[in-house]
Amino acid sequence: MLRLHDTLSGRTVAFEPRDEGRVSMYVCGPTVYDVPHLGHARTAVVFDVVRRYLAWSGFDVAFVSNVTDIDDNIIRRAAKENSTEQEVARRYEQLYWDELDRLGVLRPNRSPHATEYVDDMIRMIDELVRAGHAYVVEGSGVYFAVDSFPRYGELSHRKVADLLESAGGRVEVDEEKRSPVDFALWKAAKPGEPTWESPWGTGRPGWHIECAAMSLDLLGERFDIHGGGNDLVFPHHENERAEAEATGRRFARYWVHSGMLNVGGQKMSKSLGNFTTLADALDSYDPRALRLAILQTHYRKAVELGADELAAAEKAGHGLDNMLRAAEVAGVDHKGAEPVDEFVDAFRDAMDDDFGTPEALGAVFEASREANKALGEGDTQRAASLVATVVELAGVLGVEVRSGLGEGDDAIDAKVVARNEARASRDFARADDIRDELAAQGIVLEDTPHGTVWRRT
RNA sequence: GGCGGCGUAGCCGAGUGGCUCAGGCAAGGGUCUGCAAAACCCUGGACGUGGGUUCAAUUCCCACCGCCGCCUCCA
Repeated sequence: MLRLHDTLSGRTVAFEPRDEGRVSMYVCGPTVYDVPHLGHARTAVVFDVVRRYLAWSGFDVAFVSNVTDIDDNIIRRAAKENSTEQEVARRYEQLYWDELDRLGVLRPNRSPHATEYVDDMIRMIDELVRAGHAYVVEGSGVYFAVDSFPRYGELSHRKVADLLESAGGRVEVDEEKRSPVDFALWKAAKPGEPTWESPWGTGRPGWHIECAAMSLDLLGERFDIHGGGNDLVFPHHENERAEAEATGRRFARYWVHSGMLNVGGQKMSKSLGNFTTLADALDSYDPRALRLAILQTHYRKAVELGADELAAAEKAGHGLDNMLRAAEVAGVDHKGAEPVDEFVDAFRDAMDDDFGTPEALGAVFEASREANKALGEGDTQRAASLVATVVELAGVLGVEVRSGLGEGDDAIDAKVVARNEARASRDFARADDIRDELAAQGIVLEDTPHGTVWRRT
């Protein structure tokens, strides 16, 4: 039985899907105005694993993740690059998907764009205005009236009074808004900005309304899980929820938020400018290392992902590869072998407890060690089951274990034969020369009980 | 100021009122190997500080110190 931490209730609760056997989840995606960084990777990997685990657990998962393709940052960027908003958004969105692909993050079933949903948003805003939850300020836009929605603040556990108190100094006081905590549903057109027609004049939608419109359209009321980085809890998700529920619709049932990625103890973010781009990280490390490094920390906690952590995770991942290679070399066929319950159960228990990936990974590594042991003892049957366990469970976490066993290269094979002839005649100097020569080409030899094999570093 | 979180061995990082216990990386010692590679075995060292509750606290309570997040665009 899966339990997960729900931001709204502030508790870890039993998960019961809206529709038996099916899970609907919506995860807030990026605003595409700059290159993706490591922080995006964390959120993407976390929810990718949630999705994979739910699917592995037998649920039919509908996974929707949006792309915000119109907002202030994109407009600013387009102006700076002397380009168009569409062009900026298109370019950075492509980069985003490309790099998530490299990370092994499964593509969403649907990835709606804000600009495709303007009509829906307008309808929703119109409903809010009619219901008295929103008001029009001529020449400025349409605003959500926070005081019309008493449950405002429930999700982020804030009191409107407290917000008002801090709002004075922090939120730009807009004379046109009735209250500093009110927020824009529709922004009136400014010169040079992309605009859409609306009952309130030309303009563009505010940010939060897009997710409310898209999630409800694609997943329906009371969809199961709404996710995102925990920096979105307030105001984004609070506002989304207010908008959706003020129309009388029932919104998300469980709210799941992932922690931030820190660098030097501080949150990695665009605005702080302290980010490592995803591309750089992926060029420097095995993408699986990023995944492992991310999953070795519980998803709700801040994680520090520096060079040391990534290097350590990379080695850990290669350890799994080494195990699989040893199994293949020994002729162990894990395909079709039954995973070992002991480890599968431990894995499931860990994951069922609010996606405890660090502990789940522990089970994977232990199974890997046991597999190596079984291989060493020549117990191929047990080895096959253990290898199957590792491959299966790592797979649930999105980590593909690869043996890396080199084959089908005549030139290398010839050298291996030559080296083994030298070894047989105890000409170790020559044997080592050959090995060094291959090493210089990035080929590592391993002399196993089943013969000499090679792999690329 | 309001709300929330964190502080665990060299590093990252789980977890628990008492049981040999995470796990990964690193270090030292061993086994295997001609030497390596890979693997396995063993070892060291932990729970921010001060109180309290308890037969027993790293785990519960209080205080303190330190760090971080949200309160503004942000994954």
